[in-house]
Amino acid sequence: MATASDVAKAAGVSISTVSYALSGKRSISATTRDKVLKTAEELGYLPHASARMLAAKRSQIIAVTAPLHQDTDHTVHMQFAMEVTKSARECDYDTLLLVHDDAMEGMRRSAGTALADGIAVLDVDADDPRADLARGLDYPVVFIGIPHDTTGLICVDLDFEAAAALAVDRLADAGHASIGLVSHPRITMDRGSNFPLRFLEGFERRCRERGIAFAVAYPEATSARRAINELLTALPGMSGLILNTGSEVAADAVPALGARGRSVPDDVSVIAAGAAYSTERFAVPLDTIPLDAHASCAAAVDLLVAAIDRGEREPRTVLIAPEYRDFDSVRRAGVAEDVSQASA
Amino acid sequence: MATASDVAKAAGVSISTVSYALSGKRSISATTRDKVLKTAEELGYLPHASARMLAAKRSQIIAVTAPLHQDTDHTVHMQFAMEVTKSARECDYDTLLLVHDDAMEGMRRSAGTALADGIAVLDVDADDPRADLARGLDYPVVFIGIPHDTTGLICVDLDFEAAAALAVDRLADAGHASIGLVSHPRITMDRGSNFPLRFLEGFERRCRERGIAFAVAYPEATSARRAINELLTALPGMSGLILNTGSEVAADAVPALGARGRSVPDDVSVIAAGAAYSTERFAVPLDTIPLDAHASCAAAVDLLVAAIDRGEREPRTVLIAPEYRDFDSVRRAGVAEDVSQASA
DNA sequence: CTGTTAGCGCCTTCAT
DNA sequence: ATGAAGGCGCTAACAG
Repeated sequence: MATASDVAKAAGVSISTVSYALSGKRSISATTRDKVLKTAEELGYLPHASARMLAAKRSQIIAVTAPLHQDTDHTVHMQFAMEVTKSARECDYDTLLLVHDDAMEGMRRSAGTALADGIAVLDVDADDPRADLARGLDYPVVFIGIPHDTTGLICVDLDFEAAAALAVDRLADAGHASIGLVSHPRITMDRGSNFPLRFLEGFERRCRERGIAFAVAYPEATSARRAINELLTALPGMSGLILNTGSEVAADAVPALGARGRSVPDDVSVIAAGAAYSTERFAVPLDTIPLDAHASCAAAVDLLVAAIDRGEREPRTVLIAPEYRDFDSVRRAGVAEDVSQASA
Repeated sequence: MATASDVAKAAGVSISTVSYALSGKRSISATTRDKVLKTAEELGYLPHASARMLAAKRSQIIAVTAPLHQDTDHTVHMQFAMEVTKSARECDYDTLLLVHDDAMEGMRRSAGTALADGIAVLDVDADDPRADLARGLDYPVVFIGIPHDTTGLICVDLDFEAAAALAVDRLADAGHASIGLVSHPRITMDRGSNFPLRFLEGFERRCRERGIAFAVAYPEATSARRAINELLTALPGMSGLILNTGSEVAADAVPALGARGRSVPDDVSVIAAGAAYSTERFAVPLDTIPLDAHASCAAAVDLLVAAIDRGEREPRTVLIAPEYRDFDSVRRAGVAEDVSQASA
């Protein structure tokens, strides 16, 4: 490959002029800059990444640690990894994938060898060991997700508590006084995956605040049947349902309600909250409070790049405000009851 | 961070002795090696990645290009990306994720800047533009998947034709003379995604060779219902079914057959072939010819590393022989008929 | 077996 | 506005 000195020779300038002409880090006469740019183009010159890294003391690489648990939703996972990558590219960074087997080792290595300039941490557990590591690293790390102890960390995530409250409010405002929540599988909860916990807390708190009768069920991996049955047992009059689940369980909720003689939205109003998928093509589209991978990852990468490039490392937690997307799966409680009484 | 010269000073040796003691690239007396290793340990020395890359003319990085199509099965995708990463780590390589938006640009950049030492290409279409790029790059590239024109390329994949033939043989050997195939959604086929095509060809050829009546259906994204109905219309006597589909469609196949009054395996023998998922926890576990991400990726990484480290760049296509996993979802045709007659 | 030294290709300060 | 030159930290000949 052509080097900067090749370009310099061919263009009849010095090697530093080539460097500056391409980086624009100091003023260069239009004439010589054009000449340099043109010959660089002709020679197909591209700066050697390692040489640039070494001289600039920056690798322009962000490491991504994305553990794969048995219950990991790969769809969501992949979305986040790709969104981090996309956002990183927009800031002129590449992303390096760390294997989860030795996430800690990978993080230490990235930092210790300056392989990467910073790390994005995905799929954060409440009691995530990567949090302590990050605290001891003196190295830019951003968490996409919120561990229990955020001391000293930079974290970004959807505000799941607010999302839960928003969902409850929508249903309560529509007159629903008995609301069920389908949360995540037990295995996920037991692991201490944090966002389901935060959603759950937000849900319970807001229900209490508004005097709503509520119940919670934990589905199996891909079926909502048993969870729905449990909710209907606990709340026979349940007229509102919030799904904080993966897409498969969410898609199964309407049929599961149907199997118990409830139709959506006439008998039960349903909201999918913290959903990384679209419900538009469901048999019955559901009102959604999206988990926007792009928003979270773009914000996270911005923070990480700020920490790397501008040394902005003040710990902080950025909660992304939830949005509501209406697909008409929530009806007024009174109306719904009239309809069901009429048909009864 | 501590540098090699820090270690050299502290250990009272020369800098090259440090380098050699750590790389083992030339013999060193046990005494001095131990001394070097110990002080390196004490100082927490880790070689600076960029410096090492520059001097060694090798980045120890493999780029991975993994396009995300609308119909991409993220589960499979993620599996492959992670398996490449794991295998790469075992060869002391890291993996860089290329965004699919500008896959070509990313490949050119990886090669042109020596950011990566080679590229692994995932999710290969029959007419994949990355193939032509690779041919023109003079740079180690390995395809995990097989484009139509493999001239000049190194490719690795499950032998989907053989897998199809194996599935047909199993059913034919068990006396089934009428076999249906649920292939991939039309959108996937239209894109020219190659492995479904190869599977389809293998299926049709072997059916013809063995004089089997056959039919093919293309399912929707997540439901097998319509596809199953189409097959039963085309082949009213269908007693064998091959599923070359994603996990959701596969899981839906048994219920879909049930809805048409067929039970598995009594009325219909079923095989999931080219399956990247496990059927063990299906209501009815299915005989499986696995699509083993680990096997494909490990082989691919080995080839890529051989190309990088040892210059072994002869084009070739490695087809991984299919294996058969028996879960008792295939019964003898005669037996099955007796049972269904008895219950009729 | 070990030390000395010349780069790797680029960035950037110091001169001019 | 441009050029010259000194590293960045490591590897790998080249000398002993």
